[in-house]
Amino acid sequence: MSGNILENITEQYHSLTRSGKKLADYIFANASTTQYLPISTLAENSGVSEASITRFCHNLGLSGYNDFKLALAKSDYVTDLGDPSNSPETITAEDTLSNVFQKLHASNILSLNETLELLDEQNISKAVDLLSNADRVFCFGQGGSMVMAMEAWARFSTATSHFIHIEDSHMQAMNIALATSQDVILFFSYSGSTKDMEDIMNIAKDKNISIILVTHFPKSRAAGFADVVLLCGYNESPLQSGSVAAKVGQLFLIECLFYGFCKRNPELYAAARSASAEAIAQKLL
Amino acid sequence: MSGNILENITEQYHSLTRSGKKLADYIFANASTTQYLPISTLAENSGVSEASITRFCHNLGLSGYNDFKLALAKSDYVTDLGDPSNSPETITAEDTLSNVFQKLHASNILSLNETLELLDEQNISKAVDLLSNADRVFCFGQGGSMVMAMEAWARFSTATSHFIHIEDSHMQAMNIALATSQDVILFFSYSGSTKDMEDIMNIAKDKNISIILVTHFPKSRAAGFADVVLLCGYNESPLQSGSVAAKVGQLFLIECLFYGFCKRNPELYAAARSASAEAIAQKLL
DNA sequence: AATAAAATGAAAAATATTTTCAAAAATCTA
DNA sequence: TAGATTTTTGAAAATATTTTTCATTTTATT
Repeated sequence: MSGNILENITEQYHSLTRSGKKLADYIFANASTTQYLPISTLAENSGVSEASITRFCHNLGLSGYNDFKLALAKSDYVTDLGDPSNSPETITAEDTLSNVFQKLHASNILSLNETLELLDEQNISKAVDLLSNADRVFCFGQGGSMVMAMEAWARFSTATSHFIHIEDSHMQAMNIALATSQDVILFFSYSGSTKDMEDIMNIAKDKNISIILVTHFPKSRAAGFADVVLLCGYNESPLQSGSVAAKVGQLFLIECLFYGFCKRNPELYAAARSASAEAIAQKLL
Repeated sequence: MSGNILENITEQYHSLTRSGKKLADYIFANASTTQYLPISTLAENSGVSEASITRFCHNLGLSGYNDFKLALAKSDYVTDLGDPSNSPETITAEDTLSNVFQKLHASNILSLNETLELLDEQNISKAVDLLSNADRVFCFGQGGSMVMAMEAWARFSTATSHFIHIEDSHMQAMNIALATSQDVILFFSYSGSTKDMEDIMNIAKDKNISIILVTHFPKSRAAGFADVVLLCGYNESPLQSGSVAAKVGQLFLIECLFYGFCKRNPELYAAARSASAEAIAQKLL
C-alpha cells in the first residue's frame, strides 16, 4: 500500500542474500543519512562490497545506486516526520510560531501516512457492503469524535439520505433501542472505550445491529463489539487529547469509505453529485 | 515557510546569474525529471556548462550536484501530488480501490501543503489577538463548513469556555443581533459566499463585531466583511464539492490557530490541559 | 565428498562531478 | 565612451563515483 523504498526492502527482506541483509540492516539503522553516502563509504560502513550494493539496487528494481539514493531521499521526506524533534509533543515555549506550524504540519501528514498504511481493502469492502445494504446508518461519536460522526453524515448525505446523525448520547441510545437488524451503526471513537458508547453497543448487539467502528485501537473494548474495525493512524498521547492530527486521519478514512461507497453505488453517486451541486449553487450568491 | 528546493530557487531567482536563470528555467520546466539526469545531460539540455551547474548548487547552499538531486527528489514527493494523474478528480471507474486511496491520500497531503504555504504568521497573530481578547467567540459555518465551526468550538473548548457554537443559521443571526462589540465571530466558509452568511455579516458589521474568516477565496464577498482572513488551501472543483481534502486543510488551520492561542495564553493552556484530560479520563472505562 | 549454482569482492573500466584557469561578458570609473 | 576592474563563463584537467568483469568463495544439491 505504498511505494516507499524502505517498505519495499522490508517486504523483500526474507528473499535477500546474506550481503543484502547486512546492507539492509545498515540502511535501516541509518535511514536518513545513507542517501548522502557515496557507494564506497556505504560499502565500508556496511561491510559489503560496492558490487553487492549495485546488485542490491538492481534487485529492488532500481536502475542503480544513484536511483536508490533518490528513492531514499523521497522516503526520507516521509520518515523524517516520525522524528521526535518534529512532533508536536515537542513544541516548546521557545518555538517560534512558524516552527509550531511546521511541526503541526508534519504531524498531520504523519497521521495521513499512518492511516493509509493501516487501510485494509477487505475491511473497507466489508464496511461498504454493510453501508450499502443498510436501511439506515446511524453516525455516532462522543466528545471530539462526535464531530467526525457529523462529518461522515454530512459527506454521505451528498449521495444518500439513509444516513442519520444524532449528537446526544441518550438520544443515540433511544434511537438504537428502536432500530432493527437492517440498520447499521457507524461509530467513531479514537480511544475505543467510553462508558456511553458501551451502553449503546450493548443494545445494538442485543438487536443484532451491525457496527462499524473507526478507532485507533484494534484491541479496545469497542473493537470487541464491532463487526468491522477501521483503523486510523497517529499515536496521540493522552496529553495531546483532542489534537486534530488524529482527526485528519479519520477524515481521510471517511473519504476512502465514501469513495468505496460511490464505487459500489454508481447510480447514487452520479445523480447525487449533480443534485447536491445544484442545491449548493442555490445557496451561493 | 518551507524547505522546498524549488521554492528556494524561486526566492533567489532575481539574484541568479544569466546561466543560473537559464538553468532554473529548465529545472522548473522539467522539475520531476531533472533529478535523474547526470550533470552532463543537464548541461547539454539546459545550455549551460557543467561548471555553472556546480556553482549554481553551491550558491543554493548545497554541497554539490548530488545534493541538489537529492533535494529535488524530496521536493518531487511534494510536487508529484500536484500532478493531475494523482488528483482525485481523475478517479475513474477503472481505478482499483487501492488506487483511489492513494489518490485521496495525495490530495489530502496537497491540501495540507497548500495551507501551510498560505499560512501568514501576521494574520494568525491578529486572529489570536481577537480571540484572546473577546468576551465570547461565536463559531459559525454553514453546510459542510458547519462541521468545521463545530470542530473549532470543540478544540478551543478544551482550553476556554468563551467559545460558542450554534448550528442553525437563524439562531446564529439571532445571537449576533444580541452580541456586543466585545464579541468575535469565527466564520468558516470554503466558498466565502452564501446568502445566510451575508445576512449575519451585515448584522455583525452594524454592531462592530469583529469577524475572522476561514476561506479558500481571498476575494470572496465574505472576505470583504472580515477583519482577518485566514486562507486554507486545496483547489476544490465544484464537482468535488464536499470533498474532505479541503477540510483537512481547515482542520490544520484550526490547530495552528489553537496553538497560537495557547502560546498567547499559557495559563489557560496548562490548567485546561489537565482539567480536560481529567474530564475525559472519567468518561473512559 | 563432488559438483553445480549462486553470491561475493577486488580491481579494471566506464561515468560522473568538481576544480582550475583562461577567455568572455558585464559593470564600473573617469 | 574607452579603459580598467570585477564577475561570469565554459573547456579541459583532475578527482571522485559507479558499474562491470571475472576469479574466488560460499552455499546448496546429489
